[in-house]
Amino acid sequence: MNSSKLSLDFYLQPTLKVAQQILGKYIIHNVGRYRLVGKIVETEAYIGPYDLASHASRGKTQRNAVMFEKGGKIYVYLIYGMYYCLNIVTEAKDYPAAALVRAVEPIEGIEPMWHNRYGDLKYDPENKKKIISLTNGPGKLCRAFGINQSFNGLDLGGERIYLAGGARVRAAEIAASKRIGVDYAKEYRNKPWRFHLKNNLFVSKI
DNA sequence: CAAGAGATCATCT
DNA sequence: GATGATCTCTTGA
Repeated sequence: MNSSKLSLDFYLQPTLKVAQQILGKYIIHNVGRYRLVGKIVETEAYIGPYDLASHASRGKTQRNAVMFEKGGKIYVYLIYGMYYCLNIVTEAKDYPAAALVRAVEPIEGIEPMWHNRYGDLKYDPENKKKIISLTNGPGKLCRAFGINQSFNGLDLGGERIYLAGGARVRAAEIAASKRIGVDYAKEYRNKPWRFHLKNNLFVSKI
């Protein structure tokens, strides 16, 4: 795989573009003596101060402050008291926007991911159902990658966690659809701001 | 397979 | 005091 780190300028582009172009890219988390790598296969865009689905729609708060930073950081928050969600902050400083990473395909470090998700359950690479369930959802992938609140605000230009990859995915390989779980967002709930790789087994929902 | 309920708590009002 | 960018388990067809 091409493991050159993405330039920080990449994240300053419009969120819809970033959300689509990080599909197929690799997210790399260096932890101890090994690294966890996943290919991003599903994302959602949360864009600006008026997007009613976005945490930023009611202004800057302690929780969402990172969304207002210059693109190229990660925004991590706790949802439903139990799960973390990972976002890639986009666009210019003071314009709150981010791409939620909803699903990845495990590439490297699958066994540690298994233990992060399933505890002491014996690793079974033949159990396709459980392998797919490792990272086919925003809360699941954070658990598999060991991502928690302490990652909030980390810079993707650093060595601990970053995105890498080469070839751009062709538009014909990308499907757009409504975002998941934002029925409260009035006229914004039907925006086609969710993107996923067609025919990928690790997408959370078809 | 689909639908529904419960878990669980930091954050915001 | 209410809620949520989710997940797992159970029930029932």
